[in-house]
Parts: sequence; C-alpha cells; structure tokens
Amino acid sequence: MQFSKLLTVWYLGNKRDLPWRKTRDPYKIWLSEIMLQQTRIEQGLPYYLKFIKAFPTVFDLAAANSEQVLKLWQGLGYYSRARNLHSTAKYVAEELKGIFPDNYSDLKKLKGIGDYTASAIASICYDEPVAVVDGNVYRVLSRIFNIHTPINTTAGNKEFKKLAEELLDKNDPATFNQALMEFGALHCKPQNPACPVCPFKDYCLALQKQLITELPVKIKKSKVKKRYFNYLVFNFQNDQTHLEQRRGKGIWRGLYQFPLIESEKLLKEKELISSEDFQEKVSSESFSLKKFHSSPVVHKLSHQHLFTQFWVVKFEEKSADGISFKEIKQYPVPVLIENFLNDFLPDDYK
DNA sequence: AAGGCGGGGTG
DNA sequence: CACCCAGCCTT
Repeated sequence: MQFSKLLTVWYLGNKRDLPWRKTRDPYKIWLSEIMLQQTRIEQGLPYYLKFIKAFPTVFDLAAANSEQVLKLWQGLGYYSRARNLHSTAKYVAEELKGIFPDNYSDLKKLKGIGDYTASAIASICYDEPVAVVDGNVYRVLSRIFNIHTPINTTAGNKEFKKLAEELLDKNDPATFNQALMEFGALHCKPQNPACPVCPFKDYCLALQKQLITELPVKIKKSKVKKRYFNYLVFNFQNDQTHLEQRRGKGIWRGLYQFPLIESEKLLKEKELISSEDFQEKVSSESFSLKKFHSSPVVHKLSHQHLFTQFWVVKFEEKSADGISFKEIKQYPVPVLIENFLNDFLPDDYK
C-alpha cells in the first residue's frame, strides 16, 4: 500500500479552503496552530481572522498590551495559549528581529510550542521532514494499523510518532501532514467514519476486525470537581461596580471577574451575609441583596463544574474606585461572566 | 507519569 | 450524559 499516495489523492479532492492554507508566512501558520490546539477549526477560524486583522505581523502582536490580546482571545479557552502567544511574539519581534526560527528544534524552544506545533510549522513553512501527531493522527493510524496502545501515555506517544515518521512523505511533508489531519477531521471521524467509501478500506486492519469503534484507546481521566461560586455584583449609585483580575495558578488566569466568594456548598442569602468573606468585601451597612437567577448557573469546564450564583449588591452610596458598567465590555472576562452580562446589562451598555 | 487548563460540538 | 477537538505546561 502506498500510504502517502492514497492519502494525498484523497486530500487534493477533499480539502477545505482555509485561510492559512494560502500562505507559508510562519507568523500566520504559528498563530493558526496555537489557536487550533484542542480546538475545532470552525471554532478557531473567526478568532484567527480577528487576530490577523488586528495584528497583521508579529510586530503588531508584540506591540499590543496583554489586555487587548486576552480580549480578542476571550471565549476561545485555554488562556495560557494567549499569554504564551503574546510572550513569544515579543521575543521574536525584539530578540529575533521578527524572524521565526526555521527548524523544528529551535521552534520547540519557544513558549507554547510543543512537539506537535514545532513539527507543524517546520513542515508547513520550511518543508522539514518531521511528522505531526495530533488527535486526528492518533485516530487514523490506530485504526488503519489496529494499534491499541493508549494514546495518552508515553509509550503510545512514541509509538505513533515513530509510525507517522515512517509513513511521512519526505518529499512533501507539508502536504502529507495536513492531509493526514484533514482526513481524520473529515473522513475518519470519531463517530460514524465513512468506512464504506474510505480510500483505505481494503487495508484498514480495524475495519477488517470490526474494531473501529474501539479505537483509538485512551486512558480515562479523573472525574470533574464541583465548585460553588458566589459573585458579588456591586451596584453603586454612580453606576459603577468592581472587577478583579484572576491571579495565581487556577482557571482563567489574567481574566476579570466580579469579587468572588467561593464556598464548599450552595449558599443561602443569610449564610452568605454572615460569612467572613462577605463581611470583608462589603464594609457598608446600607445595601440590598438580590440573587439574579432563581437557581444557580452551572458552568461546565472539562474538569470542573461551577455552580454559580450572581448576587446583585445595591448600595446607597457612590464608589470612589469602581469601574463603570459602560466600560465593562472592554475587559476580558470568562464566558460565564460574559453570559451573565448579556442578561444583566441593558442593551445600550453592550 | 499525572493533572490542570475552556469552551463548544456531537450522538 | 460521555467523548472529542490541528496540545502544552507544571509538578
């Protein structure tokens, strides 16, 4: 079987028309690859277009402030990607005169660029014969070659990387790599792959053994953690509120949110008011408290479920150091907060 | 080697 | 509901 030949023929007849396939500018390829980490193309595409428009070159991105970058990234998730993106843009612009490294080894040294992304950029931009292994590649190869090694283990990673390297078309690694991923995304899909019309149907070992639905094998991850969030939506007489920036190591680092009281369980109004955290954050005596939703909003992350209550705290006085509700949309916020604001703010504030 | 890190789509 | 997505970083 001429693997790369079958694959390439399929690709040329089926590939999507995507903006980053019209260029070999390493800046644009890099940007697209970072955005598409653990992200579907349909979800990432509008963000890619926004970024290219706002930051046409690595110098433009490097010159931006981190708030701008995070705001444009808002909603895409995995915000460390945005922070690393910005950091690497500054490094390339300032230390490398705007010229990206032109090989796998040097690319991999950059923040946010791992094995997959370094291989992708090196092959697509510089024709370096290095194989990419992403979720699509795991799926396609595990099925065609009937490999049951769990993909999220060291052994699995090494085995699939080696196989991909052996199959790689060294004369055109850029096309081969993209073809393998596109084939996984469009044809050899997780569910209901198009096996009857597959170019590999005569060779696919998993299909012969009816093991398609078993592959790829993946070790299950730990279960989700439940957390209880109480957001204090301060509402001062001068139409101001308070926002805080999340710091430290957890979720949404760098994004903004209302003052937060996290609790071990769902809180009733009296429990909230009598809590130490509340006393500390609300020093005034003259306020009224109202829960915005009748039941908590459940925001689901891949590894946490956040049971969230928004408490509107209306004060009789004005705030000296707050931010206006009219400016709130300039801040990068988690989707959880964005959704609340869309319900809470009057239309002319949006 | 294991766990943390988002949000959205699918069946 | 579980699973997956053009993965990477920290511990």
